Amino acid sequence: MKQLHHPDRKDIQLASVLYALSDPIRLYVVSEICNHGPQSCNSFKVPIAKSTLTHHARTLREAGVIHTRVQGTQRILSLRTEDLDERFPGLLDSVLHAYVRPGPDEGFGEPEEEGQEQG
Amino acid sequence: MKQLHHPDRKDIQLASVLYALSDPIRLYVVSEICNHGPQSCNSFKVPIAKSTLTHHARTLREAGVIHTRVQGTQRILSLRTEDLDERFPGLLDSVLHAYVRPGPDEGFGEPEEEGQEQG
DNA sequence: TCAATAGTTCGTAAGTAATCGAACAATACA
DNA sequence: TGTATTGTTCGATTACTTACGAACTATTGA
Repeated sequence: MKQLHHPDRKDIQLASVLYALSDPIRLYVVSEICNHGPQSCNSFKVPIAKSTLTHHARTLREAGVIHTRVQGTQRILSLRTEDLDERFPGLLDSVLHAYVRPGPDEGFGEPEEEGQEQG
Repeated sequence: MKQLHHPDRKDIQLASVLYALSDPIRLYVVSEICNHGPQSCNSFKVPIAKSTLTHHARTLREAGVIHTRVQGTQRILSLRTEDLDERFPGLLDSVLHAYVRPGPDEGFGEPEEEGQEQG
């Protein structure tokens, strides 16, 4: 079967990681894995086609942000936390802390009004 | 004269900042400002056309990463360190620590061989 | 074998980004 | 005023990204 390519730790590039994390959908996926542990692609509640999610997962994998493990018909995605922490200390943590999950009405594009700011 | 737009601190978006920092040229510019203080565009030794550098400077400015101040015929670029630290604590620091400046033979694209790794 | 599930690959379209050179604008200075 | 310096804007090109649906592959389980 198809071998999924994962870059070696030493080959993980800063610019590629930052790029992979610069998309709202991918940021959401990474945040979900961080908060709820490794999970399959179909567990993500994202408003995009399957094929598009595959594309995002590949982008994250090839940048070295996630690891993909085959389990039956599923692909289990996990964060390469150790590799990233070793290579770019503090980066993943600061990104995940900075990330604010979009609310149910907000979607994944540009953030909308935060609501009640009638101060 | 033309007013340069800088987003308010509260409007600085994580994904936009990560995107702005995901380009080797822009990463270099940010790193240079960090290491040597605010400076004009023409002080950066980058192998690209003026107009391209203008484009990168605008990308960084509109994402909220840098501030552009007009001084004579020059544009002085500075890092919005306080705004970024307040909005995304630790992010800029971890990126700048992770960044490795390309050597004189390496250029700004994909990193080349690191040389003597005959261990 | 058949059907369901989970993802991938392919072809395509629309949008965005990086790049350049030429022309332009603004300032500094002789 | 004229020239040099510094940077922007414009128009074009090339390449990449995101997105979709359709067709496909692989596994599970009846």
